[in-house]
Amino acid sequence: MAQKTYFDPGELVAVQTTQPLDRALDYKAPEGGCHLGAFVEVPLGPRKVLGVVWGAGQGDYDYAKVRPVIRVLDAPPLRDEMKLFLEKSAAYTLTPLSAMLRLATRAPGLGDPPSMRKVYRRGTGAPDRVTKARTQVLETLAEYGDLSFTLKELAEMAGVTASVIKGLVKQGVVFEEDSPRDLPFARLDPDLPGKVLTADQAAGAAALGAGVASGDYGTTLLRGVTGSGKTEVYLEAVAAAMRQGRQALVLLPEIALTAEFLTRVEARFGAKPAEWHSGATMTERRRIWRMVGEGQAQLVIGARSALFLPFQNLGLIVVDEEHDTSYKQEDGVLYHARDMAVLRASICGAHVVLASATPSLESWSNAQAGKYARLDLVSRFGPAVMPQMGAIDMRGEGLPSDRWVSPALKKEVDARLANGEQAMLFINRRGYAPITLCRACGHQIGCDHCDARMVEHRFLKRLICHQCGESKPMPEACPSCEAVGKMAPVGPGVERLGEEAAALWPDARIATLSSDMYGTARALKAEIAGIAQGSADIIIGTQLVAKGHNFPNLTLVGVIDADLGLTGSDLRAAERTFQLMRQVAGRAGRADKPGTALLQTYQPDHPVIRSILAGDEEAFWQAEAAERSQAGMPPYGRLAGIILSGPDVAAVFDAGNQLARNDRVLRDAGAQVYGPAPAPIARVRGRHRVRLLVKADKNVALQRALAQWVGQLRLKGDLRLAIDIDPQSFY
DNA sequence: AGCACGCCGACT
DNA sequence: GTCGGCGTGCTC
Repeated sequence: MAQKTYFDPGELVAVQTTQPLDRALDYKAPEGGCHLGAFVEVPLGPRKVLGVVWGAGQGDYDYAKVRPVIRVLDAPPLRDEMKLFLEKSAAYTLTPLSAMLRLATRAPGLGDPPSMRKVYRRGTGAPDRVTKARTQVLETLAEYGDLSFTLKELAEMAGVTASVIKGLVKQGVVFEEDSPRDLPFARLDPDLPGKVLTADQAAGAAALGAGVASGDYGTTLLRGVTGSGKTEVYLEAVAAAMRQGRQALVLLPEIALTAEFLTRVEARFGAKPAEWHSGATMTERRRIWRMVGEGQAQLVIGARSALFLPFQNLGLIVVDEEHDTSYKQEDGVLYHARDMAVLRASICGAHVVLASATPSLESWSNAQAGKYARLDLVSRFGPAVMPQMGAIDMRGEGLPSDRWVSPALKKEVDARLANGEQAMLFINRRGYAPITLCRACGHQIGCDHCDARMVEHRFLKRLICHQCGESKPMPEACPSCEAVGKMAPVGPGVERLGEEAAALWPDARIATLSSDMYGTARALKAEIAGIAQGSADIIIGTQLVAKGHNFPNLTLVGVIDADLGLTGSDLRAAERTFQLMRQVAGRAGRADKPGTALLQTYQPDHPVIRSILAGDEEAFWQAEAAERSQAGMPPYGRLAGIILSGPDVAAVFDAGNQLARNDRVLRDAGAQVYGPAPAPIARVRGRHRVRLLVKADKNVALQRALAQWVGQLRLKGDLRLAIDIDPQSFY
């Protein structure tokens, strides 16, 4: 049966509101009827709320109590494919549909009629009396032909006051009209001559263009390092979509809506695209939402939430830097923008381009499996930009447990300083658990019950497994080599490293770059610019230096703790370590001087370290894929996190234990529960957080089992439960 | 989300 | 005796 798309006045319709109700409510269609997908205002208790006509009414509610829809809002209706997208993404992420719909209606003034303003243009006839001011107005209008202006614009251009124009309006010499305030975006021209592409790039652009032109869903993994021109290549896919009259969306990581990128887009297409991000003004948001919905915005550059804009004819989604962790929303609705982009595209027959220099293992394996096409761009500059890589075997350096810079690394830094060059000490720290390891043999303490490494909890003086919650006391002697007093939690702080560097190089100028040390982005930028100019000899940096800054005089990067991420308790640790090491290593020797990157490691034979040293990405992916596949971990198995939170620790743990005990549904479905254990962030704003992990084979209907399982738990008091499908951070 | 209804502590 | 604490439940 075909779905009903129009409802006569008084007919029952099911309205999905943005209120946190877990189902649609029945209303009577308003006077004038309403269409499926119409944005409506409905009464809910004493309030008026926003909703969408989701389908025919269920008719299971006392008819006498059903209230009518107040009005249909003046906005393009929610398209069927958007409805499907919201339903599917809600089902996938186990998020209530209302919350999903709220993401899709995050525009101010949705209920308002399109806002109007008065504009003025030449009317008919001549004024009764000709004055100098009046002549100026008429001459100005004549100069611009048929164009309209606001009162303020016209008065300013003609050099007269507003009252002169109003006087002319009274006589009909100037016409006053209402015109929509939300103006369409400037037309983008896909046929402007772009940059000249290399043969490699042109071939890539042609392949992507053909994918877009096919009008069918498809995903392409576009690999290319900085300088390989991957932006130029995917902008050609954008052009292909435009030529077909379809809309395009380019997603960038959270902070990356850079002026530089927009300049490149403008250079290619001759005008500015729509920019959707958290910092946009209310007016701008409303304009974009409306224009996208009317199909007037050809290209939107946006952060992950732009996925929920009401595109009418979406032909292409580009996810740039697809491996970036900020694509995973970590609070509120937990979704991964990359995965949702693929979902949305598959529903509306659009093409997806996942662009990255260091793709996620998920995307790499999807390409391996043939689900995604793969395009590799060769660097324009060849492999010469990669610095020389080397390892320092920390097992032989005999460092005391409170020191981090090995004698071998010190010697290398000394040599750079003597040459008047810069050196960087890099700590890969944020987001990783401190690992307890033996300083003599490199052994890490693992959990007896699962594969995860254990984490030290200072106040308990015990080691805790963040996967299953198991704990044991910190051993005196290494369980592997039996050396006594060598066990140490690895996790140097930036500050501690700074002190050590100051002691080692008392005469050097040392600058520390850490995101939490600078109040504003501007202060940080100024510091970075200063360092590039040579204001420091030694740079101590965390993750933020890995991205895109160029220090021309930097010739050595020493990675203090290359192991921290490896085989840690975090699932994606190796992957991130690899990506990060590649990026950091890329900092050294970007100018004419050759660079060197040295990794301090206790595991020089680890496959990840070896593939970094060899610069062999395929080898890394193969090794990592084999390891994950063997452990049944994503992307070869499935994971879900359950986070319980509440003000009372005991109550939160009780609920967690109760869930863990009643795991029948999960076991029957073929999934296992681990935990409860303290969540990665064990306390947020006075709320204690406890995490359970659910692991399953890839073919398990995980969402259904989870919903059933969690549904058994009655949440009492201030307890809250959140489900994180495909959690990114594991520890 | 709001808002009402409802059942136990410190007050005019 | 009651004013009000916020726990529980409903909104078509």
